[in-house]
Amino acid sequence: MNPNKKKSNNSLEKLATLADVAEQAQVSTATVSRCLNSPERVDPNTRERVFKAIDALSYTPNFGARAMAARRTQTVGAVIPTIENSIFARGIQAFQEELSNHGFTLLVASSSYKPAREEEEIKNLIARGAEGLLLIGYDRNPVIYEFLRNRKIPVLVTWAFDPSESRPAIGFNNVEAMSNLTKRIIELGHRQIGFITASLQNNDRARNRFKGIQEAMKKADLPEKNLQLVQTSYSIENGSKAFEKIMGGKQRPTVVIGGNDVLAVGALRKAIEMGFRIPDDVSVTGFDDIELAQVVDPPLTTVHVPHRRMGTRAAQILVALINGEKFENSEKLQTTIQFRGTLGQAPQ
Amino acid sequence: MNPNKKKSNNSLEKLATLADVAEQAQVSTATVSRCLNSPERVDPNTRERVFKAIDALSYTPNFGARAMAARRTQTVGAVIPTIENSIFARGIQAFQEELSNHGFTLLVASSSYKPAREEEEIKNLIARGAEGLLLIGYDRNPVIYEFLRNRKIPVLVTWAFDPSESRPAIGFNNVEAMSNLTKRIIELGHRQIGFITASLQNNDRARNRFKGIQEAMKKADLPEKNLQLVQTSYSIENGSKAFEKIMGGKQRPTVVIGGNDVLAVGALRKAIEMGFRIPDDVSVTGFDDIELAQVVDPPLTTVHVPHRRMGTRAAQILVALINGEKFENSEKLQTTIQFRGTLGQAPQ
DNA sequence: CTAGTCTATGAAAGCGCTTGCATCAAAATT
DNA sequence: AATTTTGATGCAAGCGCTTTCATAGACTAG
Repeated sequence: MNPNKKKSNNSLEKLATLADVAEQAQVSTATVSRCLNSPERVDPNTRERVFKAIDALSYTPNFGARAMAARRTQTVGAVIPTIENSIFARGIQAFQEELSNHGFTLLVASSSYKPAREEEEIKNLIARGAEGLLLIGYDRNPVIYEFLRNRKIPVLVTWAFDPSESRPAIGFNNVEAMSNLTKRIIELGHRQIGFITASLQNNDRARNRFKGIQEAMKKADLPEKNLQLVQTSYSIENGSKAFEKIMGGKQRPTVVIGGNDVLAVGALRKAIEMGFRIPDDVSVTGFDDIELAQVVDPPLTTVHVPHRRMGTRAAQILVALINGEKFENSEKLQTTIQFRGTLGQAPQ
Repeated sequence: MNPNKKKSNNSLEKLATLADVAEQAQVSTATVSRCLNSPERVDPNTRERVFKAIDALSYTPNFGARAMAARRTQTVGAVIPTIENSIFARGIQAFQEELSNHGFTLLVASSSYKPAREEEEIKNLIARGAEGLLLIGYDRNPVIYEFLRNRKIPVLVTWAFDPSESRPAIGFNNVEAMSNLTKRIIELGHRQIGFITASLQNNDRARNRFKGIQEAMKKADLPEKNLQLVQTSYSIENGSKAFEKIMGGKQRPTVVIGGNDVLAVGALRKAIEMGFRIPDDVSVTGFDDIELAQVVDPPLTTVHVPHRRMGTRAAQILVALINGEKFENSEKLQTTIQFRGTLGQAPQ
């Protein structure tokens, strides 16, 4: 009567399930399941029949059902601040490769540097069965850590290593890295320093880099007022604006330190645009050593971070954590200064 | 007797479930479920009690169980060729934002430009409940398309638009885009052209860009032998090597076209390193117009692709497809040539 | 030849949720 | 006051899988 009622009668209504495969292959669902999960435990002939049926039906196991029944997902999650620029890309890529070596799948989400988004994404990953989490930096609402602890989800902090924090982490010491760089900068005669950074709030990495600069300046007896700070969000464009702002002030710095390469490259572009000779008139440095740094002209002097090693080790540690192994200590990686063309003697 | 047998007695053994919440709040699981999915259908007092319990227990719904019971996941998947360089980042970001406006979550995977990996990731995404898929380019094993069709998963192709293909797509016409660029190049007097591209195999976008060059050359009566081709994989480094190789030949081109910005930037760097003046001695062009293009010196002339618009529309179309709306036609976006500093008159 | 081992398989319970249907009390309608 | 409607809730059946336990047949050993 009502032809609208029957929907898409043109073909099979539902997706193939384990049971369908079982029926087609004339075995029980248990056997099909075994074929998929421990093939060696089933007779070769049966096995072949089953796989034929699987093919014939375009069957794919339903992850949710499997996770529920097996109480294992072999999945880990990572939430990174941004996907748009490639700060985290290399590290995450390595992380994922190593994870895959251990039979784990990676789910990655991004927070756009917003704590609330991060919290949401963390919950989402957990809901999706992540058995462990990789998070960038230490800073976040203690409630989340508590939540994760309650749910017994191992968490590994990365991209930072802070000796004063106790939770598992693999990364580098941001204070130290930046302090080292600043020390070299000061040795080159610079006395007025500009620092362009992401917002210091909710971002221990940015804060610690700032602290590194301060410490080095203090050690060299430079007064705090010689350091000018501009906070902005990560983008080349913003780096440029920040540079303009800093150079517009009365106390022009002779070196501008970028909180990361993206900001630094923005600053560098603007500097050139404004007619500064680099590094003769003004020096610029970055942090991270992403591909971008090598491609600008002059190439950017920056703090090199061992992205891939960090990602790989992170995967190993997280897998160990998931398998119940203890790992109370953190692991510190060394950064180095990558001297290229943008850092020079302070103009005089 | 055997203290090893009891495992981690230090705390609650299992994660909180809906049932635990129900018990704690003195209601049925049905009510808790309603609180989560249609709060307006439950009494405010009850609701409050339930949410209190949820908090107290650090409860998060189990995605798998929910998906299974509700037969809906509100998830779509995308598999992109690479995450390491940011070719796809902006588009995917926009895709994800728009998806989120429609209440969908995005799962992204990467294939490293390997067909087998892509197939794997597609199945993985399906297993995880993706209700629709965004794929880059048309080229893939027909078996996969068939598989997807059997499972009734809507697929949207993007980053390409080919009038001769019938499946839903949103993108730009790679042949046309590259042909337009080449036409301009030829108008500038160039007669010897080099083309650095990703492998043409399994990559319709690369192939079509190649075709675009060929067509434009034909139209201008340039013989095929005036076009030199180097295939390599995407990286700045490889772009540099390819440039060196091309310039090492006897028939030096006066312009080198990069199949994308990454390759082009590599070529550009090497060109400068080899002492060529750009664009006086040799011109270089890219494709995609990613951030990188603006940052090199001289800034790269490239084909601008409307990444964000493409991502946003892709999300809208895919959601429509999932909701059963018909969308047989593809949607073509316009590319433009972004003239910057690396394309000039052919040297004479 | 019988008891004991294996090996391959099946039956069925249960994983954590949603939802149709039933229930019941309170509000609205007559 | 009797009846109907409405709103809030509970019951219980699955959703698609894995896994324990049981079973039956085929071998091995004594």
